Amino acid sequence: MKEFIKVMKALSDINRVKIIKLLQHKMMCVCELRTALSVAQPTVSKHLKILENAGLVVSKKEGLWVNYCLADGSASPYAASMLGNLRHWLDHDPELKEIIEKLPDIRRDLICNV
Amino acid sequence: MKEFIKVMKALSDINRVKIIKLLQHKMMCVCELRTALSVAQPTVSKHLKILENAGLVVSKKEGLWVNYCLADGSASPYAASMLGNLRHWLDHDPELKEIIEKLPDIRRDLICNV
DNA sequence: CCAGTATATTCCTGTTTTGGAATATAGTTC
DNA sequence: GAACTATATTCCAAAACAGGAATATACTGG
Repeated sequence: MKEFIKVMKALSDINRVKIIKLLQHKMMCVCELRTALSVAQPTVSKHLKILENAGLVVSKKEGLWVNYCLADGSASPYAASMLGNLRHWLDHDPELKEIIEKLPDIRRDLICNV
Repeated sequence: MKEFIKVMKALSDINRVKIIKLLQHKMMCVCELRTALSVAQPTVSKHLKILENAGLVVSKKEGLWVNYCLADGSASPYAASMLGNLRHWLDHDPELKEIIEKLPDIRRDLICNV
């Protein structure tokens, strides 16, 4: 029950849903997500923690960056099911469409001071 | 998006999930639910309103009582999908099992001052 | 080791959520 | 209409949540 509610809570916030929909397109680091969502960096980090804790995303540390991508669902059947649904759900949402359209311009080498 | 989040939020509370699982067994009125969940009557009414607003349950006024049952899902595809999933999800949850077992004893004619 | 960068954590604030007591509303019965 | 009952709404307090500023941590390159 707790596990189920954790997934529902994780998907109850608009920024966290946006993160899921963004990660459907490509693996992203925190500062890319920060830019895409127009929020502060700690805010993104906290949302990512909640999503990871619910089994919806996984992180891979690569040098200075932490790349996040969608989980495979093995951690939670509820997360797996919701990730499956969200593959097509909300695709026509105007707010989401807008940030997805800008996605090609959000590149690590332009945002970060590499 | 708002519609999706409304469904997720509705399913983010343990008492509301319990209500859904109870209604899978039979149509129930507010005081039956109140007894099953061991919470105050206004609490149940408010949870039911949230569930109804999300398209997860529907109410039918019958005399003095208001009977609640699961929605058919026509109001929201997200609600429809979640109701489908919840038909088998959480069936083995111990906390839920316990209240479902007591369900046969929760009868309107025993609770209400008919 | 030092300076610099990406991310995580802490702390604080404003907002939302939850639960119950009190109250209002609606229907039934006499 | 009066008394009674089931449900909804209002109001309030405690808890949970979301966001950002400040800070800590981890890694990189000199």
